[in-house]
Amino acid sequence: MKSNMSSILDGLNPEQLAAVTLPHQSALILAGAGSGKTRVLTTRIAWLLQTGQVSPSGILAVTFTNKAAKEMLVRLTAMLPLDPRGIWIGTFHGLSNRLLRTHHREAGLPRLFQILDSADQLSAIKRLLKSMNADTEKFEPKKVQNFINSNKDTGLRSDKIEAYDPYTRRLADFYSAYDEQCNREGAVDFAELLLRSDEMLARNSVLREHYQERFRHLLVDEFQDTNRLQYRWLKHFAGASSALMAVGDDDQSIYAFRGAHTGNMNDFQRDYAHDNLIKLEQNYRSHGNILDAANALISLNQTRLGKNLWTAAGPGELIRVYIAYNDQEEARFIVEEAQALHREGTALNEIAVLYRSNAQSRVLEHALFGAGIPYRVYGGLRFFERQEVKHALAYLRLLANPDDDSAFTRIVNFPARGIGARTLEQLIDAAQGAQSSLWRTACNSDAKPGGTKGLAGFVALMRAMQEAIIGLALPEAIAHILQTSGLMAHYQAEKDGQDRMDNLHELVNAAATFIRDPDALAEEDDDEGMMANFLAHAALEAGMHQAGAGHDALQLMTVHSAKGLEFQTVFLTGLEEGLFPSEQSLAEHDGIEEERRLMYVAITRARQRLYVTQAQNRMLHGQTRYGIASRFLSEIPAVLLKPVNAAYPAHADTPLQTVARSQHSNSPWRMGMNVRHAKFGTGVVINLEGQGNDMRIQINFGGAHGIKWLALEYAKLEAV
DNA sequence: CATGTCTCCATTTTT
DNA sequence: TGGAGACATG
Repeated sequence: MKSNMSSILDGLNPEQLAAVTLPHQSALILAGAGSGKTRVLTTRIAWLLQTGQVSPSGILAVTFTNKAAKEMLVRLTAMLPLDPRGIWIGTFHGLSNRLLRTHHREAGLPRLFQILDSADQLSAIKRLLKSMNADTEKFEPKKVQNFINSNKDTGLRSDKIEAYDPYTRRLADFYSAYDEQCNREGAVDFAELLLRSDEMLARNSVLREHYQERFRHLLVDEFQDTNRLQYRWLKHFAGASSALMAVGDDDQSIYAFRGAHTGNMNDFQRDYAHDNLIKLEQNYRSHGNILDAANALISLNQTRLGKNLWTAAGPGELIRVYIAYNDQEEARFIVEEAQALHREGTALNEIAVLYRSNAQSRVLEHALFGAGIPYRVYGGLRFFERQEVKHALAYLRLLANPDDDSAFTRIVNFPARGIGARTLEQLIDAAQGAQSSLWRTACNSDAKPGGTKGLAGFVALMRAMQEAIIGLALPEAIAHILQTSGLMAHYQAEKDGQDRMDNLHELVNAAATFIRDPDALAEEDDDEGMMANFLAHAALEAGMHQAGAGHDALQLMTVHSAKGLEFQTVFLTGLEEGLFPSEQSLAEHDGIEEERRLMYVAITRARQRLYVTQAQNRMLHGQTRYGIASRFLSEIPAVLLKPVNAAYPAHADTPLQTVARSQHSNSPWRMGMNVRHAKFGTGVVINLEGQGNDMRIQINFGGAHGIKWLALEYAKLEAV
């Protein structure tokens, strides 16, 4: 035991050790990039268990992604010969699902509630807007979805929204109607999973105290990415005897646009950690020059908790800067360098090409394809998001829950069985009149002659299906559904249907794998419960991005999706003003700081070698744009940079560069700066014009005041 | 109902 | 430039 115990602590540095063996207290762990964050988190859990301070059921560990949760579990079981079944390790959404399945009655949900993924939610909203005769020009479904989700993410129900203008009031009406529709159909979207759990625990003190007593240790990963609702959610589980450990890095907060609230870190310090702050600053990933560049850059951000990475490794190579004439030449350079590295023995999957926006991948892919270099692009459709898989799942959903109108509309005429738009519209009207679901209405419409023939056929088909799968295990049931629904036959007849058929077969396999997985073991183990659990799994874990992974291939991805990964060599591309930092970020509150954090994340992905590239001309939106070098390039100390072509440093500035320089140095006002105006409040500088007393500044004050040009001579402005 | 044509638009993404 | 979605036509 003793030797075992010391072995899990072996090799930890003093700060890591302090975090892992912290007494029963709450603490904030500020964990820099590459500082062994996941290791600390998992070793902490192992340490608590091994020393008998807590039993597995006393631990709640929350992550953002399934990948992170899985990795934690894998590393934990590698450290401890322990059945981790009692531990609650999972994503916010996964754990909420678990909670709501167990306490569906207390939460006011049907036992077999369905989970809507973003695409399901969007079509539910479209359906709703149509039934409310909303003007979808004025109220775009995407915008409505965004409105609903961002309010849920802040913990606001429709009745709590402060709507002072008719537009917002209408949005709040849609929100409220949407929630009603979801309740009627037994559907729950992603944000709702959290909000429901939050409300249930807020209202039900018996339940809350039960969990507070149970969980003695709460651990949260990537805390800087939590939104307001998630923090509120977490607090319900924290009782008087719970210790919370939040691990995060404010410098790597790059998800403000989807609700992440870095202020949670400060709140957490105030609410729980007090002055218990442990900084993990030793970096085990990158060489010194790379870290110096990252440190210098991020130090320009005003709002940080403060942290400086260091490494015991040597300085390593300088950062290579390449200024290309245009985007194609940038791609050509990367191809040549990657080929050379590969020849010298670097595995292709140790080389990553990062970009700010997905559109940049096209030119790169073209060049790589032409050179015959295998590559893999991250992003895109995932397994459970493919249309054929969603169709198949819709049959399951309708069988599990006949009130699921989304599933009904998706499959009632797919494969085509002669039920046209007219029939469907009549059915929808009838259902609305009867305050009933489409399925129930369709069942009753048998009596009416004419026009319902196709519908009657569909009802009969589903009923026969329901009969046939009784007693079948999930994979067999799915296989049966694929045949009798006509889905298989449909794709067989299609000329490019082979891939889709393969995916449908894969779905059967996925079900077979699932029923062997501990995830599937819920309180209820009847067939219906199993099916509901599988559907939840499909929604919560959309699966791998695409096939063709695993093989040795160059990695192409956005900077956002590179977070958490590392590579021997990184090409950081498109370092141009307007692209990185992105144009629109300039108008956002704290936009530049977030872009800088993004740049920080990008730099710290590289272990040995980092290339930064810029294209002086780039095809964007069908037009050639002349881009000046990103300010981030000049924010890296020149001594760390090594130009690899003659164009750098530019001795003769282009006019645009001169303008940029004057904006950078002569005046105290800079792009992206936060300022306060006596009347308009705080805003961010998005443009500058002129010199000295003639200077005008364009500022985005957000909200009611919006974007304004102000003459510096008259406007009283102060920096914030 | 499938397919062609037009128009509009354009960060970042997990659950 | 090119993809997605709306609309029209055989």
